[in-house]
Amino acid sequence: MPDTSPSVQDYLKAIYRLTRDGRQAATNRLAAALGVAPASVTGMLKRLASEQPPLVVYRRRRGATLTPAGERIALATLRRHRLLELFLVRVLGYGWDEVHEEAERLEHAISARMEARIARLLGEPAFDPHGHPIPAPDLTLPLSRAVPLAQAAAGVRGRIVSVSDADPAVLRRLSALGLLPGVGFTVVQRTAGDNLAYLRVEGSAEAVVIGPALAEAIFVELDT
Amino acid sequence: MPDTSPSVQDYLKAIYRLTRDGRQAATNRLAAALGVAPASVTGMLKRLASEQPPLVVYRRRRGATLTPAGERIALATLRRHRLLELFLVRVLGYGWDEVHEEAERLEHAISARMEARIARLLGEPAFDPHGHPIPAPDLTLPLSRAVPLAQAAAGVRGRIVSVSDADPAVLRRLSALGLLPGVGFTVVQRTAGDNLAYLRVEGSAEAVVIGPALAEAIFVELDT
DNA sequence: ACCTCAATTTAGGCTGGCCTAAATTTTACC
DNA sequence: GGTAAAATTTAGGCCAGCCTAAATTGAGGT
Ligand SMILES: [Mn+2]
Ligand SMILES: [Mn+2]
Ligand SMILES: [Mn+2]
Ligand SMILES: [Mn+2]
Repeated sequence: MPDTSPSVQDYLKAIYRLTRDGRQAATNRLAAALGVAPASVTGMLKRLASEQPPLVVYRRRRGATLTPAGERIALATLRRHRLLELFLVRVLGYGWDEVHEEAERLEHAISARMEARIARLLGEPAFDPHGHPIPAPDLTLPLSRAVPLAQAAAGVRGRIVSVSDADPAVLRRLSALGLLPGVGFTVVQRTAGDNLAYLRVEGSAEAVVIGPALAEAIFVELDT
Repeated sequence: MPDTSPSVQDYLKAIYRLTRDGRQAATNRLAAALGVAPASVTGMLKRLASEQPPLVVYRRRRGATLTPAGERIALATLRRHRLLELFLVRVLGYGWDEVHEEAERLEHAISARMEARIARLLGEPAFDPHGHPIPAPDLTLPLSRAVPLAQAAAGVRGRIVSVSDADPAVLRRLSALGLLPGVGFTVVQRTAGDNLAYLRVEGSAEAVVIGPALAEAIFVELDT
């Protein structure tokens, strides 16, 4: 891992996330993800592409993908981020809605030693508080087949794998509704027009209703 | 606390330390302490003095002192630094020679919430692993009367209060010799020429010999 | 008093990371 | 297939923090 700035690490993480679907990371989407002007992204992508070794492959007007070197840094940063989130919850008593922002800064500040100590203290964990897999020390990462709950039709059964962690309000709502990673559910009903989903949650009598925003933030594995 | 950069926080901490003796912080000493060129210090001091509110009082060619606003930031950063050092030792099993550098980075990255959680977990501690007092949440700090062991003459008895934490090799040597904060000692002998000190350490039979480098790194309270 | 020199400041420059405004290119639709 | 809108890049700038080299200054020794 050549030493890279917090900014570069965040760019690489964002490119990693936006290219999970096999497509290229577009300038505008990166700009939105990073809270930065599109022109700034163009400049940074050029820099990353001409780094030695190159961290991204940049094709003008088409977007960017990670090189192996760039992916290593992205995954190393992701590992720190997720370890830190779990650490904050388990050791410092944070709520799962409070950890993302803190981890977003700390991920750039901890040493390899601290990363290792945290991992050991937590028992080399495989998942963060939101159900996201933590890259292993060798930076391998099992890729999941989870899809947004929004894609599940009525009648389908499944299990919550992970939830999006960026919006604290979403997370607070999810825990209020008992929609946590690992929980099984059945989609009782979908409504047209407003696109609601009625869920029966395992071990609970009443159904819960969720809007599209929540349905997009919940990632599930569906039963065959 | 207006939001200040890591660099500014480190400058203010350095000025705080260099002005503990009531004198002004000189450009060159700041440059040495911060690992930066003297010209850079001059530039930064001007900036800090013209900040709104001013963080330092800067007199051309004379040096700088902290304003109350600057001192608050220095003490807040010092509190984080020392809390983090103790946290790393107690919770993550760091050695006391390994914590300073890590804390030097983390002190700029943790939130007020994290600071509070760490303090609570540690039981609102008053001292860091090197015996340095931790500023209270209201940033008050008892000022100590400790002096370098180097100043103690033969025959004097005293107690180790704190040790300088910047050099890991010094710290490893100190723990090897059993010279830890809280330990009582008697100065058995001082030598002229090479300026050694022979100490008898409480609860130990043999005397230990230390050179000037160590004697300057050990801060003690001497018996009346 | 003067001179020397160490300390400090000034001058000019560089890089990283951001910005806005103005091109330019692609895409999408009629 | 032409054109309007959206996406992207280019151009030009700004600020924080650092640097080196050159100029300045003040303090101490004689
Ligand atoms: Mn981040
Ligand atoms: Mn997460
Ligand atoms: Mn620091
Ligand atoms: Mn310390």
